[in-house]
Amino acid sequence: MTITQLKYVLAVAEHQNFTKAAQKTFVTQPTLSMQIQKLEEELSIQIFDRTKKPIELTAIGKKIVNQARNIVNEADRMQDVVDQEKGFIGGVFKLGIIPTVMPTLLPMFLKNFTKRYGKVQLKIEELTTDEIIHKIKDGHLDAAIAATPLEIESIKERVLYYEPFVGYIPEHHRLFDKQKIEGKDLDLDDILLLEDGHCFRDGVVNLCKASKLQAGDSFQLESGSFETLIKLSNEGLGMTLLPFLHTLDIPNEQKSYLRYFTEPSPAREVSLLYNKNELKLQIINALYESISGVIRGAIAFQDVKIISPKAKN
Amino acid sequence: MTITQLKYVLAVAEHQNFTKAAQKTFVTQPTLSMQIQKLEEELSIQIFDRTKKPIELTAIGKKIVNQARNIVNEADRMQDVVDQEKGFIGGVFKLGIIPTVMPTLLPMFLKNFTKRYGKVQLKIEELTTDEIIHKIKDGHLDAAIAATPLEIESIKERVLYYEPFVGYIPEHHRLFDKQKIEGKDLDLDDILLLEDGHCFRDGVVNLCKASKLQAGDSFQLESGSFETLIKLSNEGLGMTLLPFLHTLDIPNEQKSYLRYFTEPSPAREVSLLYNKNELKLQIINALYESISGVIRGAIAFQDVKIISPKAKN
DNA sequence: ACCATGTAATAGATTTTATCGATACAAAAT
DNA sequence: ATTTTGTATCGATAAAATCTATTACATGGT
Repeated sequence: MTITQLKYVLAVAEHQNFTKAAQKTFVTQPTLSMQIQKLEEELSIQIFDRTKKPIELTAIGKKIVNQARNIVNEADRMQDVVDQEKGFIGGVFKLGIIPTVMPTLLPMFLKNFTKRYGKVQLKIEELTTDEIIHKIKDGHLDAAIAATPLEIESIKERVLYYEPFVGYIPEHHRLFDKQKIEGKDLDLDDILLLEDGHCFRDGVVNLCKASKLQAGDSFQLESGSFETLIKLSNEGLGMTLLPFLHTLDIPNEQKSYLRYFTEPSPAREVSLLYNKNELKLQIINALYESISGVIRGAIAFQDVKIISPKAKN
Repeated sequence: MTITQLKYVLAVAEHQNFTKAAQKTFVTQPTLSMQIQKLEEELSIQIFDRTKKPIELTAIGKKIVNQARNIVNEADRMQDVVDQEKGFIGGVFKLGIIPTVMPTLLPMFLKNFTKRYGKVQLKIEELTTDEIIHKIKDGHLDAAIAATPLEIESIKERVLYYEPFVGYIPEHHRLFDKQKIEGKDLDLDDILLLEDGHCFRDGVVNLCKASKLQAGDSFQLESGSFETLIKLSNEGLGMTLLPFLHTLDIPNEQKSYLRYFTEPSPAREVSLLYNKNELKLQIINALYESISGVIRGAIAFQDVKIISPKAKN
């Protein structure tokens, strides 16, 4: 049994296809076939059921794959040990970010971070919370930023900041004249929300549920970005809710439409997520420090009420 | 980096000597030299300081060795996964037992166990508690039986049984006429104990401390086995204490010298110890079941007061 | 039934790697 | 100084991993 063989097994298990797995591992397909056969022989078990199309893991194959992942993870960690000792922070690092955090948070810390940690090659991907969960679990992401708490077994969460929600209330709206709004003022049929998969909505939906309605399910409109939402709102289609950081760069003439919540303000918790195996922990720590450092200045400390994206489950 | 290289590193780290490590790993010394150099090159670090005699680990070398152990442990566990799936219980299993448990417990379960699990090649070694701790930590033992609680980080304890102490009181001794004895009856200067390293004594010493004396340290006599102790006791050199199982096979004419404690009787806790990495867990489980099964019949359930071998620290 | 397609297994050649035996070299012990 | 003990180096060899080319085997479509 070699580490290489185990990596091959993981690749085939992932792609359910020897040929594709071969490309990903930069070897030819016969190499994979042979090495995996050799491993199966050594262990005297069948890892893959090759009669199925596409290829499938056998019952024991699944356990083998799990253990293989453990071994490969520990092996990868060897480089971490070396890097840590050398004080070296570098290498490829894959970070996932949910869409409603990406545009505001990324510009705030990216330049600073890459300047400080030039050896780290950040690969950032915009992903939904579900995609993030899967990709952290199977090691395709080193870390991610999403609304929490998720409380997923095998994923660690480190809170970056609490981001209050702010109401965006167009003229002629029934709440326009209030200086501060409260959760119970909200009406689900009255709020423009982002499309499904954006976990921001989860927070808001729960906020509304918690404060008022039974949520009659059907919303009036769904859109892809807060910019659109604001425009729709301006057209008189209803109010909307924006995470605090998004309110920082809306045009001045529209700022008068912002209505903060009375404290404790509803807020979302945004955290850094990573696999509990803690691979590349040094980079994760560096990221955490960078982000929470830059955020400390941006979000005024205030009394907030956390809205869980998971509460609806 | 290969698993083989990591095993070589572990061997050299253990023996502090390439030549000996080579013998243990069944390769030649140049093979070790080359493979370890290759690994050092790949990681761009020095694992060993070869200027020192005997050879030493560098600072980072120690961390590398730790991680190497993690990887190799996970790799070894692959066979466990396969065995578990196949319901196969077998292979070499190294078990350590402390001297004061060995002669009584071993005969009770060994025959039964080997009959039931013929595929397991038990290698049993008589060791002191300290030796056991070290050897479990570095993987030279798969499990051990000793008096607990030890509460060692990285070692798991599963209690096998509680073994009451029984007084062996010769004629003309001041306690001879009592039907049952109590902890406070004991006097350290008056008891024959086993030599240091036998953790049984720890228990007794603590028993005495707890019940009476400040333990003026110097004992009158120290010996190597309970048999000797009994004989010395018969010669009028004082009373002694025996673990319950040892009292089962003393000659009938001497049984009249046994004095049980009033309940709750002082007792020692005897446990199965194994590394928290849980390698070969199936065999450990099998052992546990075998031993606690045979013990259930042998030790009458009674109210006991546990004497910790560690309390003196 | 036959063929096209996608995919894995096999065979043989080639390259790479691990290991060995012999020996050189260094440091400590005598 | 010489012997002992132990590691590094060298060249040869055996073992292995990988490659290219090809075959085998399904599956679905015609």
